[in-house]
Amino acid sequence: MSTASDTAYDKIRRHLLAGKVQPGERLTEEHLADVAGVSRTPVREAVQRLERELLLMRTPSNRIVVPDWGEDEIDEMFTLRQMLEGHAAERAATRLSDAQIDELERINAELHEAVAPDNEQRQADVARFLDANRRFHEAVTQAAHSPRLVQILAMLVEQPVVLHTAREYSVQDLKQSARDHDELVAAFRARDPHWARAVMGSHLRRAFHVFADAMSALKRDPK
Amino acid sequence: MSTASDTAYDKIRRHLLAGKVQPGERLTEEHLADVAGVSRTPVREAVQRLERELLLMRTPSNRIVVPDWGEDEIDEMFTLRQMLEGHAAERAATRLSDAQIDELERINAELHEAVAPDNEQRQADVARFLDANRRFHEAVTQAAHSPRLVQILAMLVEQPVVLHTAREYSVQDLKQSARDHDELVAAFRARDPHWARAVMGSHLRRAFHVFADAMSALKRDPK
DNA sequence: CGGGGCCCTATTGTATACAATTTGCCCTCG
DNA sequence: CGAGGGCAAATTGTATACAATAGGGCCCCG
Repeated sequence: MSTASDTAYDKIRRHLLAGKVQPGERLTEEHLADVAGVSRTPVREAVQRLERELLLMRTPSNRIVVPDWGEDEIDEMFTLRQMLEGHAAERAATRLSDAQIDELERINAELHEAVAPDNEQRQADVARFLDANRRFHEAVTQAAHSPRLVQILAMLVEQPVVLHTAREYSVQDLKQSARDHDELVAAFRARDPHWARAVMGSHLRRAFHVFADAMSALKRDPK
Repeated sequence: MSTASDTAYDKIRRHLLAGKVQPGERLTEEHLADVAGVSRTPVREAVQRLERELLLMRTPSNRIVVPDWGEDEIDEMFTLRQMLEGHAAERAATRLSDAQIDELERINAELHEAVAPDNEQRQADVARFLDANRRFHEAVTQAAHSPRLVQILAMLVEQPVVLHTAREYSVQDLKQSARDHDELVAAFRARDPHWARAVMGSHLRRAFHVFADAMSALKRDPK
C-alpha cells in the first residue's frame, strides 16, 4: 500500500463496505479525495478500480453512484463464481505442487480454528474466518496459472462488508464451509480435476444461500 | 468518442492491434501520449483500460509492456469465453424479445452476405464478417441482462487484429460460423436455454481452432 | 399557476509542473 | 576482469490549476 492510489483505493473501499453510504447515493471525486486524504488524481484511479469491481458505478452523465445489489445480482455473481472458480479448481488440480497443497491445508486449519466450539469471541472469529477463506480461494485461483482468471475473479469476490461483522452466520454454516475446503484439498491430493470442480461448485452454491439468507435477515432486522 | 480518454484508448488500441509494436516491447506513457495526441493524464486512463483487457501489462516496476500470447493463453481465453458466453446464451434464451431475435437474424444475414460465393473482394468481406460477428455476440451478451457478464466478456473478446485483414481464414470456416449463428437463432426462437448454451459452446470451440490455425499459419509464413 | 429556456454553480475532464522511483551506466575496488 | 555501489537520466506518480460539461434553479411568458 505504498502509493497514494492504493491508499485511496483501500480507504474508499473500506468506506463503502463499512456501509457509510447508502445505495443510490451520489459521491463526488472531491469528497472521496477528502475521505482518502489525497488529491483527485489518485482518487480517479481508485474509482476506476472500484468501478470495475462494480462497487461503484457511473450515471449516464458520469457521476459516481453506489449501486444497489438485488437478490438477482447476488445470485448471478455466485453463479459466475461457481463457473469460474470451478474451472480454476479443475486447472489447479493438475498444477498444484505438494507444498502448495500443504499450504492450503494450513490455511484451512485456521478456518477450522476460527469456528472451533471452545472459542468465545464470535465477532473476531468471523473476521478471521472470512480472511482465511479469502486467502484459500485466492491460492486456488493463483494455482490455476491463468492471468485472465485471476483478473476476472478479482472483480467478483467483493462483498458488502456489512456482513463481515455479522452475527448473522450460523456456526454450523461456517463449519460446513471448512469441511468443503477439506474435501477440496482431498480432491487436490488425488489430483482429480473433476472432483475438484464439483466440490468447488457445490461449495459456492451453498455459500450463496448462506450469504443470501444472512442478507435478507439483515434487511428484515437492520439493527 | 468525445473525450480525450476515449480517443487515447481508441488510437492506442489500434496502434497495438495493427501490430506496430512487438510483444515484449516496452512503451512509455509519453510515447503513447504522442501516438494519441493528448497529454499523459487521459493516456493513463486508457492504459488502465487496455491493461484490464490484457492488451497491455505492467512489469514488476510498473513499466508498460506488450504481452505475448502463447497458444495456451489463446486456448484459455476461448475456454473462458465458451463458459461465459454459453452462460450468456442460456440466459438470453429466456429473456430475448421476438424483436431482438429478429435483430439477431438481421445481423446474421450480413454475415452470410459477407461470405457469399458471388462476392469478389475477400479482403473487405473478412472485415465486414468480423464486425458483424462482434455485433452478434455483443447483442447476445447484452440480452443476458447481467452487467457483470458484459464487463467480463469485454476483456475477453479482444483479438490481435493482425488477423483482421487476413486471407488466412478459409471461406468454409466463415460459412460454418454463420451457420452456427443460424442454429443459435433457432435455439432462441425455441426459447431453449440448454440448446442455446450447447450451440454457443461448440461454436466458440470451433472458432478457437480456426483462430489458432490461422495464427500458426501466420507465424510459419509472416508475409 | 405551469412549462420552457437560460444562466450559474457543481462536478468531471485535461494539461502541466513537480516529486518519487527506477534503471542502466560508469567508476572504483577487489 | 568481474562485482558492487552510487549517480544521472528516464519514467512513473501526484498535485494543482484551468477547461468543458452537466444539472438545477430561477425567471419570464403563456
